[in-house]
Amino acid sequence: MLTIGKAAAQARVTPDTLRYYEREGLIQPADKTASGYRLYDHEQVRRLKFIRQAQECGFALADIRTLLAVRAQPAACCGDVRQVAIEKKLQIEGKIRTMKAMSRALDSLIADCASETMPVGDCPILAALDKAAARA
Amino acid sequence: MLTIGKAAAQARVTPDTLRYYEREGLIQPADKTASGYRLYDHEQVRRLKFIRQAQECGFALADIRTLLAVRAQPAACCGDVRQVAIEKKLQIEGKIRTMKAMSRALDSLIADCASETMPVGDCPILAALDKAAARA
DNA sequence: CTTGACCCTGGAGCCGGCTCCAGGGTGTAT
DNA sequence: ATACACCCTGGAGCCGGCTCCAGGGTCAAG
Repeated sequence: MLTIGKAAAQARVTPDTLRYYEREGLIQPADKTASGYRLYDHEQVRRLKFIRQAQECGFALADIRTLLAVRAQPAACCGDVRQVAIEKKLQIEGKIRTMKAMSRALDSLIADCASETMPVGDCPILAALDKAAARA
Repeated sequence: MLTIGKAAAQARVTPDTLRYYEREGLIQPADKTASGYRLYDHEQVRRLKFIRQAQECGFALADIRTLLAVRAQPAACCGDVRQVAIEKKLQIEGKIRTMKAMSRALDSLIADCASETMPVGDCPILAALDKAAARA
């Protein structure tokens, strides 16, 4: 059994973060000592790593709570999990599209602005932002 | 001269947002009435639209403050502005890479999970998250 | 038996960009 | 004259995911 510091270190998290996850209902310590120290076993550490991994896949903590709840329900089917993943993927793709549009907008701004010495009054970036703003 | 509501409407923001920009030092009303009403002219509305446009290009309000400050400085050169744009583009590209990695991770999770009826105990998505977590 | 590293709780603060509120005053149309 | 839309200030609240703090208690090594 690991105290919070060791368990957190296993998943590369701080004890504060782990306590935060507990407040958020994502994980419970396996046990507590008489003096109130949280104790975690291998199973909890795996759960914690699962949480971190899911975060890296773009799931928010609320999504992960759903995933964990579905997992705990024997009657749930794989399709339920799949649905969560598909929704998340759609969200991420939308964000990527937005960011690509921003990136393209920046590209054309940067491309226009060739001269290092041109005074700022003639800067095509600022002019472009102004013009685009005027259109909007 | 426009009161705050009209000026905000021109740039599709709320009066609250416009007052917020003022607090953040991005824009000042052109004038005030004796009773304290903010008044904006065409120039301020353009500035406001510039701010919105720059936001859509991915600039944070702090960046925009820089851009506006550079613009106001007659000695500044176009290259200064360009530098801000290039840094922002690099940031955005980094974020896009991260999101694409998340999207790919989700793809392989979703692809593995073909069966609608498979019990959650055998769900490859959960298994994959678990396995990846175990590796990490 | 003391030192120092760890743990506890509860609550506050941080980031960015708003958004909303209360409790007033003002401006205009009928 | 009165109704109603608008404006003001100052401050609080929201989102998500932590992060840090004070003011304690606990535990293991030397």
